[in-house]
Amino acid sequence: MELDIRIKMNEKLFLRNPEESVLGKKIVKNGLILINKLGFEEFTFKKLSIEISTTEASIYRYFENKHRLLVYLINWYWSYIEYKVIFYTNNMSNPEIKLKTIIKLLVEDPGDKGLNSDFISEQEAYQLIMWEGSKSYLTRNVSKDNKDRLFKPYKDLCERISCTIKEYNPKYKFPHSMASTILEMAHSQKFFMQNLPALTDFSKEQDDKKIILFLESILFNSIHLK
Amino acid sequence: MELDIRIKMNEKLFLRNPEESVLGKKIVKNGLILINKLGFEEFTFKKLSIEISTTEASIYRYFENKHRLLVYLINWYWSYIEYKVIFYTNNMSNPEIKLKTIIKLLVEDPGDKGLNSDFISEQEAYQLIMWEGSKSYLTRNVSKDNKDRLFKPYKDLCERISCTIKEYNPKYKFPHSMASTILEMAHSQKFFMQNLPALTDFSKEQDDKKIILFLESILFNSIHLK
DNA sequence: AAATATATAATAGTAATACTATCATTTTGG
DNA sequence: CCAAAATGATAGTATTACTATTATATATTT
Repeated sequence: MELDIRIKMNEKLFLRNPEESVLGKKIVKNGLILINKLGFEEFTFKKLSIEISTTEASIYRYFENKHRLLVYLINWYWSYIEYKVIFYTNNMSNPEIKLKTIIKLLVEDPGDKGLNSDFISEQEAYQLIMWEGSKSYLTRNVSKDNKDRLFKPYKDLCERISCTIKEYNPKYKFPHSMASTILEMAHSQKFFMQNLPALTDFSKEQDDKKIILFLESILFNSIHLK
Repeated sequence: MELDIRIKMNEKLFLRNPEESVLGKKIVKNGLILINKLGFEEFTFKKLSIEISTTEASIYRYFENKHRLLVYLINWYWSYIEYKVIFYTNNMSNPEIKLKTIIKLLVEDPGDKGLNSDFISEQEAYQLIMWEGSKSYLTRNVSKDNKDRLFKPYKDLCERISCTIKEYNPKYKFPHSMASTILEMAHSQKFFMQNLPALTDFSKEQDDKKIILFLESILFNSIHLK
């Protein structure tokens, strides 16, 4: 069985829904790939239009600017991760196991086995979060964008993790900050490992297991009952 | 007594040393202020040149591009923080107190009391780190820039914290990752508190004390002997 | 004080970016 | 098959991110 999971995206993110046309899907799919290839600063709609044999103007009919496209892609990823979290922790009653499952889902590179439909590639999205994730909110428009609910998927995921932490220990004082710390560190420790290894204790080869141990130790040592 | 602390900056950061001329100092000082005002993406050398009544071409004689100026400012800040850490933890023998002092230095907004010479304002630099800090390394040039030692001040500070953690508990397995987590979270939890409070457990008013407690709990619960 | 070196200002110019606008041509949905 | 909608082709603008040239002001040496 092949199931196409469909994520409802915030309408403020686009001018025309890219999921509803071939061109729209091409913009999103190849936009993701090209941002990863060039880096967000070097990425332009002009370059993307050449890549997919369309015109700049056509892309502008879908997205106001490249930052909106970035936020679109990042929101897709976080929504997708939340979906995975729900799927994999479904039926789990033990919050410790739930939390360990979540950490694994955050850290592990989906690689080839990840969702790789004709739309967004999970593996590319994972790279995007690592390299460009924080650029979605590190702008002077954060507050306005936040009011437009552009960060809802990230906040929802944070809330879900936070609730699981509360399940584990209802007395723990900082469940949201702990959740956002785990979320942020899952990707930045990996980025550091690959690019600035002096900031970590992990070797440059894929050392995902150690990152998982590190995050687990931070989490469980902090939220342990006392 | 007024002492002018002088930080030796990496020569690869500039074309002409900005500390050695009136114009150079103006570029750095007002560049910092203008980046904070506009955000790094909206900031241009043209706008800065108007602000300080000089020409774009003159600024380009000091810095190759605006990213180099950003890294210059960020490096100044981290070097300055390391200086403060050395200064304040000097003579301390207890690593627990040392680590608590470091966390305080990282989290607390220097405000008006901070160094505010005719060169770089500590308070402005603090804001810069919060908003633009990660943009120094989130580029496709990380590895090259790292080879040019452009991230040395940050790595040095991380190493120093890491060593103090080792002093506290020589058996702890992740001192560098713990140090970089504390460093990163000191600023991003604050950013979240001020801009995306749903990601934290802190209220929008200045709640520095709680951030400090949170970071201390993460740190000490993890590195506690066992 | 004159000669020289150096820094800055003034100005110009280029290719690329980040858009907006217009109109012709396809594609599609009823 | 017709009308509406989407796309393509083309053009245009202000701004960005630079580089280059020459003139002027400032500092240094002799």
